[in-house]
Amino acid sequence: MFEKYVKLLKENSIKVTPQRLEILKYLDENRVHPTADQIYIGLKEKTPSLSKTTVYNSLHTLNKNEIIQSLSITGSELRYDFRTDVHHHFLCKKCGRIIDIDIGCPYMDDLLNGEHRVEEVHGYFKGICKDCIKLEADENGS
Amino acid sequence: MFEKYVKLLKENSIKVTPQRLEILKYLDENRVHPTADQIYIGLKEKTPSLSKTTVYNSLHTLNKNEIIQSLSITGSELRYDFRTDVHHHFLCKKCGRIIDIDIGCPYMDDLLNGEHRVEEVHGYFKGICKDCIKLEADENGS
DNA sequence: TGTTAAATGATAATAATTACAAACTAAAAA
DNA sequence: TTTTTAGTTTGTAATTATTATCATTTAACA
Repeated sequence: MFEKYVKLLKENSIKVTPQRLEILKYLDENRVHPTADQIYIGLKEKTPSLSKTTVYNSLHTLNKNEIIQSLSITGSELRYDFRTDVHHHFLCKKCGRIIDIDIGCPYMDDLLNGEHRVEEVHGYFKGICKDCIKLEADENGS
Repeated sequence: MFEKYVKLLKENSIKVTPQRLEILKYLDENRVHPTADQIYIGLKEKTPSLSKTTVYNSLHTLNKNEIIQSLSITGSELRYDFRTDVHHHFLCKKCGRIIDIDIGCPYMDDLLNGEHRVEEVHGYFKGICKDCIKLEADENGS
């Protein structure tokens, strides 16, 4: 059940706590780039003793150890992503969803050999997602 | 003095107010991707009556009209950029500076023909900037 | 099993941003 | 030029995300 997450934590010499396992599992199973608050609410039912501070603390630790990544996209809050491989995101201005865009960064080699030391790569787009475009079309066509 | 900014506002049918002109001028002359608060503090001396709400309001309006752009990079606050052409940014984790990286997005054509409607393109990197790397080296070499 | 450093959880504090409403003003109309 | 009006500015209060603090608890190693 949690072996996968236990392994991730042990590999990084991070103490294995039930809270951290639950948070990791939640992120793994909810790939919608949730906020800290959404994670908190999502786990609160199963684990009523959970504290929001613990969620923040855990996310910090996991992020620092590159087990997860945090995304600064909306400007109002951080989103968390179980995936840490380089990929991009799309924020729909209408429905607010953040969708994975599986492209890499062709400049990586240049950047890594460049003057700054690059440790993280982030790319995001904003606009209207295909589902909302469809909804718009349906509304107008009625 | 302000002709350039008056023109920008009029082209977008936005009322020309002294506050908006000052904010635009500040952003144009301070290309460090300042926060709303930094802009407010920077202008407060010359224009003591300026309100922080006005700074926020103006930035919203300018951003919505694509005269400036807002950057979600640090996660804790929005930064503002006079440039609206597609380019990327580099956030130094040590000194906190945000540096322009003049690369575009090679996926633009694919994205524009893709399923989502792309309206904004943002790319940023995080790491240690060349100046901080130099400082590190100097410290170790002493 | 005992020890210890680290994690958790409750609460308070901070910081960025937004909401609100009264006073003001840019700019279009008369 | 004056009037009108919609939009803007301001100060204050409210909101929201996140961080700080600290007493209590616990994971993990000896």
